[in-house]
Amino acid sequence: MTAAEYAQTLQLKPVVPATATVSGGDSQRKWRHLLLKDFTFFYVSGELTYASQSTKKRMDYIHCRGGIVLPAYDPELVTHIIVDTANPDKPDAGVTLRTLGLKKLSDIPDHVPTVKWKWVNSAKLVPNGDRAGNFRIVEDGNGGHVTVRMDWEFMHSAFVARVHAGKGFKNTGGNEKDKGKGKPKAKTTAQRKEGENSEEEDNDSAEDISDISCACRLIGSVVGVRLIFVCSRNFTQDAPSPPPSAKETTPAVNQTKSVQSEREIPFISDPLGEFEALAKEEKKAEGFLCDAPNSNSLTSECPNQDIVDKLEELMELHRAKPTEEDKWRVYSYSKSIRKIRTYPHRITSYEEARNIPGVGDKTALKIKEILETGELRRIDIEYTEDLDVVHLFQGIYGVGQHIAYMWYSAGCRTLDDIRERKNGIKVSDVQEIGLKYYDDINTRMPRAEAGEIFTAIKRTAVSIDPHLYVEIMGSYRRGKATCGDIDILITRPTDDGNSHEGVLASLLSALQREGIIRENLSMPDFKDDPLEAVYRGLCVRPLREGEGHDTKRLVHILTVPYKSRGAALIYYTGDDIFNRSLRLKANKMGYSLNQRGLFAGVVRSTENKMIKTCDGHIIASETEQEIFRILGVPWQEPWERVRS
DNA sequence: TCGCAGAGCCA
DNA sequence: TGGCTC
DNA sequence: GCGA
Ligand SMILES: O=c1ccn([C@H]2C[C@H](O)[C@@H](COP(=O)(O)OP(=O)(O)OP(=O)(O)O)O2)c(=O)[nH]1
Ligand SMILES: [Mg+2]
Repeated sequence: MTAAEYAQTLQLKPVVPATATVSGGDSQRKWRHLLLKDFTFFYVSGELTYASQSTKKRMDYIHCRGGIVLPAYDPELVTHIIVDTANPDKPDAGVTLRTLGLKKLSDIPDHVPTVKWKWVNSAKLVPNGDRAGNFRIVEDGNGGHVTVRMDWEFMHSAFVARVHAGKGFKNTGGNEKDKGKGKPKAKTTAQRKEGENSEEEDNDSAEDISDISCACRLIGSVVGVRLIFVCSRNFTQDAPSPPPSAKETTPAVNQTKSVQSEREIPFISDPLGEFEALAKEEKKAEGFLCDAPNSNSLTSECPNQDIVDKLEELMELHRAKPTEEDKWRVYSYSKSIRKIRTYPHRITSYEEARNIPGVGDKTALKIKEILETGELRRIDIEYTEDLDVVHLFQGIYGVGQHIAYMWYSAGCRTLDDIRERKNGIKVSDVQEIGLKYYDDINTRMPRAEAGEIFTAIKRTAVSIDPHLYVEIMGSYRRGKATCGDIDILITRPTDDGNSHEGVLASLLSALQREGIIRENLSMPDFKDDPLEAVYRGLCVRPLREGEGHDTKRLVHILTVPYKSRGAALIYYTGDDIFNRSLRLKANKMGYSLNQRGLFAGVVRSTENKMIKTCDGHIIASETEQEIFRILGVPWQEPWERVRS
């Protein structure tokens, strides 16, 4: 949807005062919905067609702080124009004028400042009576008032030519008066209802219910319905090495020789200098998940199993939902659940739960409820009627939260509805395949079958180039008893002057000829680097005498430059939770880790996105060990990296 | 109040 | 760019 | 939802 459309949907949404669950002290948050009250914005994102996620996020930001975002520029109503075009440091005047439908900057009324996003950010609640700087008094709708201070507009003026606009530039006086004058005629939003500020909040039963992820309902219907059309379109040594026993329900695994074939140099030299510095970092960061393998206690009984079950159930409900909120809730629950699962004795009180790091107020309350009633009402609340269907759809490979909700709001309820393209929904090629092999794809294979398929693929690969390094990764390398797919890493030493360029393409056609590969899900793209790409497809195990079954299995092949093999091994061995933790730790230490290597000096554009301002320089990538070492993470064998 | 990992491929 | 997947 |  366009920015204008999004702004419109926001106007329909009530501004919920963030008071629920906030106990008295947190006034910044409690009065959040007043911070931008009485301001009416027009937001220039520079986006021609659809509003990007960051635009929506910023509109939400304004909205939940009580500001109004106009869907269309109206010089009569607007109090501020926010210029937030591509480069935050260099607002684009041309784009701005085009968006406003004006010819020159001076056509904007003088009392309407053009500010950068940063200005919006500067709103802060200050104690009543604090009259420093650019403050305003805002009525709280209850007969009281609060004081909000912001930077002066000119400090964040988007255009030099207009620094004078708004107040505060020349004479820094006259706050209160301005407030009156600058006020919008604000009938726009049907004036937020008065009474609603009053919920000074109380009992803890109201607690949970306030923060419910209702957003998804809104999005589900508002966005979803509209989208139907759119969519229609030293440590190495001393690592504690308990035998790879029980962990991930592993059969005897040790024979997985593999990794040793690439002899990774232990590299114990130069112990101290950098490590000491790093070790300190480590403790201050309060322990990363990647730092220690799961304790053996996992194998024993969990005294809090009932709690774990309920929280997991709730987490899974959130996992199916489409909003960012839900996503981070899942992240959070997964951490707290992991802690609770390894907690050595029965939790008996709110306080005890609360003392577990990762368990906050909300989760502790939920635990309390489970202890007292054996139930968790929040589960019934989040278990909305759409969930079963949406969950079914999400089982289709290539269908995630958003598509599932779109289809649901388009009226689809069964897989057959999808097959029939009921109500004109669009189904991509990949989803078509996902639909066709719904059951196969959702069935994990025995470890042995993964090994069998891998052996066949490796044989073919090596026959193309005997110098190839071909390894099976993922859950197989971690020793799991069943595998969701077959993950294969391919690279090749370059010391003889050759590389694996072109190998993947040959390999794929060979495997197709052999009848091992049956469907392609995504094809490698070598445009950036001929040595680095990804393939995904469906395969079956090599033909065997008189056996008719050919369950399709997901196969995932990754090729990387030989230099990146250490980083790639880490990435592709996982598990995913381990990786995220390791990468998080790298970040906290000022590094950045990806499947290509460990980098220093990476700078990401603050508050805009995934664009790297500075690429940084690589400091390790060839062996897993050197990366672990630099990050101060004790060496862990693949089967010790299980975190989920 | 903010960040929570980082990237490849498709539409 | 957004959605999905690894 | 949690922690810094
Ligand atoms: O979000 C993700 C997903 C995966 N990976 C890495 C770790 C993982 O181990 C590997 C392979 O992914 P896959 O989805 O195959 O997971 P798996 O660990 O192999 O488990 P499964 O048995 O379900 O395939 O890619 C990530 O870094 N992030
Ligand atoms: Mg796998």
